[in-house]
Amino acid sequence: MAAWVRFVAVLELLPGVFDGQLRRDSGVTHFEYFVMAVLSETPGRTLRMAELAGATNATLSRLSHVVQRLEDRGLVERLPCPGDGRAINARLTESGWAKMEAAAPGHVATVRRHVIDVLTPEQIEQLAAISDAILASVDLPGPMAAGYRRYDEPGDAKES
Amino acid sequence: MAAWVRFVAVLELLPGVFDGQLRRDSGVTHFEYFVMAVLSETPGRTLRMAELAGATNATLSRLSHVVQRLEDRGLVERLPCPGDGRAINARLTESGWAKMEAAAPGHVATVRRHVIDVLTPEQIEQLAAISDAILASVDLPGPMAAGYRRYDEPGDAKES
DNA sequence: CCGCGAAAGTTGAAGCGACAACTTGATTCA
DNA sequence: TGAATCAAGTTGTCGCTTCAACTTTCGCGG
Repeated sequence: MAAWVRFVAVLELLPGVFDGQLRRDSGVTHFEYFVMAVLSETPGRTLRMAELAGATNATLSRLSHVVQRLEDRGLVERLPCPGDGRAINARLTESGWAKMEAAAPGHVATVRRHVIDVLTPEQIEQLAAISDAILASVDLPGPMAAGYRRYDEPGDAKES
Repeated sequence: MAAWVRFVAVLELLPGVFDGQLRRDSGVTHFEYFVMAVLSETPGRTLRMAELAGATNATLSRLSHVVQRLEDRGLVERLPCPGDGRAINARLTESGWAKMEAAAPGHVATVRRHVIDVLTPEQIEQLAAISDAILASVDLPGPMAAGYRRYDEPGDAKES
């Protein structure tokens, strides 16, 4: 119970820390940063919207809005996907790549300062295991779904 | 690094899970629930806005809006604080108490299902320690030391 | 006792996310 | 083949959060 209260505080405060730092220093949301980060790590810096949504744990609606804003700022571009007329490829532009290179150091430093550096190596491994366990119960379609899939959950009835 | 990606996914997904469950089942946001929960655990079910903000890790502005909405729905009430003309006491109403009693079981069940029950007792302790470490680095620039004060408060801290 | 700065809240505008409705392109199957 | 169905995205609206003023009150020094 005490653990829960503190964990809730973390859930409440950490996103604001990252969001604030990125917005002040680079004019980007944490989620925008994450979207561009995923694109930048992809061969061709291009991904279909649906896959990008899966990789960033977002709904298509949310991603659509975000990509719209990023496109207005010239950080990504939308290309029709050859072979499937309804799919759209999102691609990180050169400008977007430059934005990432400018924003990454500050963000990484913030992550280190508030998470990595305050934990021991054992705690980091523990955090990974804990996150895995939680994700398994929450994350029905997940990030890195390949090789990560569980066949079924016991008694997990997610009501509508 | 792999730990970080998974932890980010947790930070991204868990709030939505709790928020969705509470909104569907009880018509309350997770933060509204948390605000009322803190009030319900306070002697007199009453707290000054600033202290409530500290206990819920929120800004005064955010809390003001939320309490406004809760007051419109009759779940809390605002009382001028005797002794300090600028302070406001937020108090959980009977209706708000009833709402909490109705909402709590479902929320607790959700928390258990997605967090408590998927972790071992050791992991829960680890999570508490990890949360503590992260909070310590996040609270430094902020007035949020109250997260710990919530449970060792002897009676009413109205005058200092 | 007066003025000044800080504390406690409030307010309004702007931005982001959730949700539902909608459009359009692919699939399936009778 | 053609109609029903599903998948991929988009759009619009609404509610919540943030940010920057703003108001009022308290405390303090002159």
